[in-house]
Amino acid sequence: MTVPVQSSRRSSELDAAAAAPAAPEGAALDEIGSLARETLGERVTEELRALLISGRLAPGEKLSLRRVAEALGVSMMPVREAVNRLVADKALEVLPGRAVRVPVLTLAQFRELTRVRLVVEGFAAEEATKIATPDQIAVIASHEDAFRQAASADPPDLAGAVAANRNLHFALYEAAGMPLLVETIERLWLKAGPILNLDMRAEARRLDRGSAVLMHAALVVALRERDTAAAREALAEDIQQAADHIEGTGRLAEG
Amino acid sequence: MTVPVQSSRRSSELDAAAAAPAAPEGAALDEIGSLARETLGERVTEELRALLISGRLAPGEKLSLRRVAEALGVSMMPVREAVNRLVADKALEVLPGRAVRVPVLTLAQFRELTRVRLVVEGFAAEEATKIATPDQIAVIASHEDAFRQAASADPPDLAGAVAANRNLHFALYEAAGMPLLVETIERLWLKAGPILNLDMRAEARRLDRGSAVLMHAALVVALRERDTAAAREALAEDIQQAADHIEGTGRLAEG
DNA sequence: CCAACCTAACTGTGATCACAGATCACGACA
DNA sequence: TGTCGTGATCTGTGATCACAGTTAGGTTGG
Repeated sequence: MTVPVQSSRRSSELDAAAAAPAAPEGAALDEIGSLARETLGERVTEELRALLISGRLAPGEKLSLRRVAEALGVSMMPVREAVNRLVADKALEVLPGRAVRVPVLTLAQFRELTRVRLVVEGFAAEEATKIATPDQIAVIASHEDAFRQAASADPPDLAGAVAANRNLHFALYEAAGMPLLVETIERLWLKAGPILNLDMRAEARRLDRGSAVLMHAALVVALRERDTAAAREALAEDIQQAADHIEGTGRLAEG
Repeated sequence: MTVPVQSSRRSSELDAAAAAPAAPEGAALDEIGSLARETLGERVTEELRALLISGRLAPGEKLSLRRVAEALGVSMMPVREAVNRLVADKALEVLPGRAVRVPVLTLAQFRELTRVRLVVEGFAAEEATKIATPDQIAVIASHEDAFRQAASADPPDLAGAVAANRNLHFALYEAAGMPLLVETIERLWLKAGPILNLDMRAEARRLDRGSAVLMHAALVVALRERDTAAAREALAEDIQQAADHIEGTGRLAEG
């Protein structure tokens, strides 16, 4: 949320994609599906989701509809819509007194979240291992490479590692060919993102030790060998080790 | 959505609970968490969720913000908020042209939904079997009883069966002691409810044949014996048989 | 010097209005 | 009779305003 304040409406980066919907006339106009179908509220939602997943919004951080609206150069209305959606997903919470903030998970909640992730993401990993195409595996491997480089750079490219990690995981999940499953996982990441990635952003050490790098490498190998059990195991280790690390930092709220 | 139209705002059943928030003064006021903390938008959301899960809103049915607002006796605003939340959950969809409707699942989507349900709800059943208290098991058994009676009545109490079925399942899932998991399952039901329960409402035959009754009974037995594998199996059969039946009706959209 | 109060500036919620786009029915033209 | 145009009426979206509640800061009284 570092976008500079702008007094007039409709001015910031949100306008970038606002150009020409355009009406094709020549041939094959059955193909064009929706095209212009994206409201301001949806764009704000995406913006906030990205902020949450990448951990640029810290747990406990408070949001103001008016301030976010100002920062994004839109009116309060679309922000309100976006925040409401995220509150419905419990990715944000409104506490009595009407302040909106990023939830601070208790230890119990974080452990439950981790368990659910192990089940759901583990299943996705198995399915992906069964049916991923070589192309998809190559893409996953490229993300793995990007993550490793970002993690081992000096100094480590923390933001890059966070992004590569996200790309790697979701490329895997999408390879399972189950959109609803991916959607479910995204909602889980929305809740885990603030703690997990805030930490990854802050602490270079975890990256250096390289447990995540090892797990990712094992995952790619398992994919290539179509070893579903090994893939699930590697992913589970990745999730569990990150969770253990977070618990160790003691940044979680009391139960 | 059969509530009669009323011209003035704030009039229908939503006002029932609108009375006295009241300020307790005597003792122990730390316990009361929220209490008054419920906005109109949330109440409308709950209303629509119930309508969806119980199948009283059919797939393909179109909703109008203004009409729903009128029917519920509130302004368009809270309805808008509720619909937006449900659209974000993909429990409703806005199609190009800005009409809001209950999604019509394709066969592929329905199959994926069923697979995800088997994984997630199966996990919940296992966990519940491990740690459910005797009281919780008794409550589940009572719902099972209610379902059986509703299903075997003459004529069958279809609405009662739908409600008892829902109560039974969620009493089970809540016994797992994982709120986030329950929330995830609720979202899945939001999508499955319209087809599953519209059908259960319409067709008495499935109830009579009693496969659901058998599976529910097996589930209760497994719970009492702490047989996690059997509980998962019974639940999986219940889900799968219902899904097979739905596929047989051919009410799903083409792939 | 500390505590309590009180005010001023915020918070989200809800209502109302304006608007662009889509739909549907009716009527005119071919 | 079939087809295209056209306009009234619907749709959701976004902005603006009013409001009740909370919070924080500063001031006043002890």
